[in-house]
Amino acid sequence: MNLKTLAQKLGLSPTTVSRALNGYPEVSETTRARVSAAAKAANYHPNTQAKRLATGRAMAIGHIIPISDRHEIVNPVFADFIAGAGEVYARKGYDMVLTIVPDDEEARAYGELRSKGNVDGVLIHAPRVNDHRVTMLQSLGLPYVLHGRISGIETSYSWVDVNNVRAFERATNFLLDLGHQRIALINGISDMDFARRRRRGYERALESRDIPIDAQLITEGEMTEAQGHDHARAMLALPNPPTAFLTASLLSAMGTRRAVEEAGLVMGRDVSIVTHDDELGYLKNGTAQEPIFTATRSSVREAGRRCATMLIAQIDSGNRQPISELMETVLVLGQSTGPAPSR
Amino acid sequence: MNLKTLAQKLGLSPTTVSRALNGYPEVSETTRARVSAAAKAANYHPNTQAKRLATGRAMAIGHIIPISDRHEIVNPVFADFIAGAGEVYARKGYDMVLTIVPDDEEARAYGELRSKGNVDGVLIHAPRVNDHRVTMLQSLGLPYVLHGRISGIETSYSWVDVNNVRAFERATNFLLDLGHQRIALINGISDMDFARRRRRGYERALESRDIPIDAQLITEGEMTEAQGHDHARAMLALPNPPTAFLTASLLSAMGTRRAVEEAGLVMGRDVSIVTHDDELGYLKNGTAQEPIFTATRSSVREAGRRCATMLIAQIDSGNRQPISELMETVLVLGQSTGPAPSR
DNA sequence: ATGAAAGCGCTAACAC
DNA sequence: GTGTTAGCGCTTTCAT
Repeated sequence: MNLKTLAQKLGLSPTTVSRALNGYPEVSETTRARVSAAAKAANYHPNTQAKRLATGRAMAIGHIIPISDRHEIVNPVFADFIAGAGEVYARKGYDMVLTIVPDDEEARAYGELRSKGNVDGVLIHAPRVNDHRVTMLQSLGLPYVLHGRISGIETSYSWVDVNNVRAFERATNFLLDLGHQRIALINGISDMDFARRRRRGYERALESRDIPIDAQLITEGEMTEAQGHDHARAMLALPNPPTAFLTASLLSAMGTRRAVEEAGLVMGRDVSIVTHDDELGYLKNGTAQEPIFTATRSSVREAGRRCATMLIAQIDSGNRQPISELMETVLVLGQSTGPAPSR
Repeated sequence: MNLKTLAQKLGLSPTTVSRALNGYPEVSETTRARVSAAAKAANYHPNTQAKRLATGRAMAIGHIIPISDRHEIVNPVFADFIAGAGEVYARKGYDMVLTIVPDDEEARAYGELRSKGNVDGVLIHAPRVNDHRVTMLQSLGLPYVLHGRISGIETSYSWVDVNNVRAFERATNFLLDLGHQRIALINGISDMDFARRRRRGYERALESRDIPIDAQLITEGEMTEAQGHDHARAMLALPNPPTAFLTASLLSAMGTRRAVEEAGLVMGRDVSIVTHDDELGYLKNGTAQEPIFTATRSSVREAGRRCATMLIAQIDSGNRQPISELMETVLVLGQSTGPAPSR
């Protein structure tokens, strides 16, 4: 079923039918009703490719996932982001196009997506310090929104980000309030912009209480269980070991807890762990034996929604002025539920 | 830059240029060389939408992700699958279109994807027992390949699956060989087809050694850390507790280990854990203190590749005969590396 | 070996 | 309010 045959069925011109279906005002309400009824009855859906060609709009948003360093696609956080963005796309009639490329071909991928007209814009993930992708996109004239920020860049650009500085500052303060003086930070890869910001929040909290920053208590790396374990073990072997850990991910926190237990220490008595992830009900804090967590994942999903909404708005309006939005993380510290939640 | 202007530049007709670029034999090699050089120089890429409209092929594969039950998109396994499929798409010039839909709208989503012509076929994930999606797709006439199988279905259909029965049979036998008699299975949701097959493998191994199946030692649920913990704790409190656990996922295994340790038992002395996931170097077995794991994740990626390849072959050939492929899991049991690997 | 012309299914000027 | 016409950028007969 296509527009032409539907129009013939109705004894109308394709134009009128198109106008009726697309909500143009100049069509009479009786006709519109008749048309939409017939369309529904015939299960008519306009051909996407024809529409795209005629309008010059792909009605699709690209997500380019570089694959050689596995830390992006594997990250469950990424899945939540995608889910949030996907919600918005579905509502707005956009397709989400995922492109998996080897790390070194990312630039070419953007260029092709652009010149082939596959997408109207792209969403960029996991920016690194001094990330070059934004300038590339700007010179291509391809609309984009960045999930995160880029510290070492001068021009303004469009982004949505969570307030990582504040989140980690608050988490650190929480541990400080519990009386901890030796707080370790098990961070993500330092080349990632968010890791840098998290560290800044951690340091800011310590500085505001005049606690010296000890480089031995700060590590970084892929946020895996093994990383959490190895780094925590090393730090626990120091002459003056930490009494609390702040980790950047769920898996790191699990590994950290394992190291704590292997060292014969008792979670919630000898050592506290706070991490930047939800789903973490079972990690107990240092004094109250209460679950402690910060809900990144629901925030990430919301970030996905906002990035998508912002990008579509830019595309629809033709506006190329950079816009941005800073979100506060949904942060739950020392929640006083009884037993650790099982979900 | 479009075909017409490129043709004008070359003093050729659009037809010839198109033929040259698309490898048609009737164009002279000199012309072809000239054309491709000019195309490269002008950074010409044919407009995707126009091509799609003209050829009637979307050059895109759809992945529909139902979202209300969170266990699909969140699953890191899913990300690996996507990565594998994405590799193939990139090579073949296909786009990957991800559609996130509320659970109850999945049927409608397929229908629309079909009638709007957005995709040439779809990949289906995580089939449940008596899954209705395959029959729906068959009646729609939309090419598909299923990742997994459907136990309660009579018609034949296209699928790629890992041999879950054998994987769990082998894992169970491994524990039996270590001398365990009370082996617990912490399984995924029983409605999932793969969970049912895994259970079958587990039971088959026990039966072949005349060990009675104890329903108290089999549980199922979302494969989270909390699930692993709660279920293992309950089983360890039994009058006759298990000495080994077979779990269906990394997170469940972590939770299980936590329950073991909370019960004051020693991993690798009192209790063994084997799980169906790689990245598990730190889980020690019952006797040899060696890392034990089965490498699902690399297999999943390979499954993504094979599903994509198979679907594209079906689409290209116009063949609607169901085809299928059973993969053996890359399974590593009792690997004798020294310390637990840190990746 | 190359070109002219039609057409894919839709939208959007421009009439009426 | 509705219809006519001309594209969008490509592929594909059909001529030559």
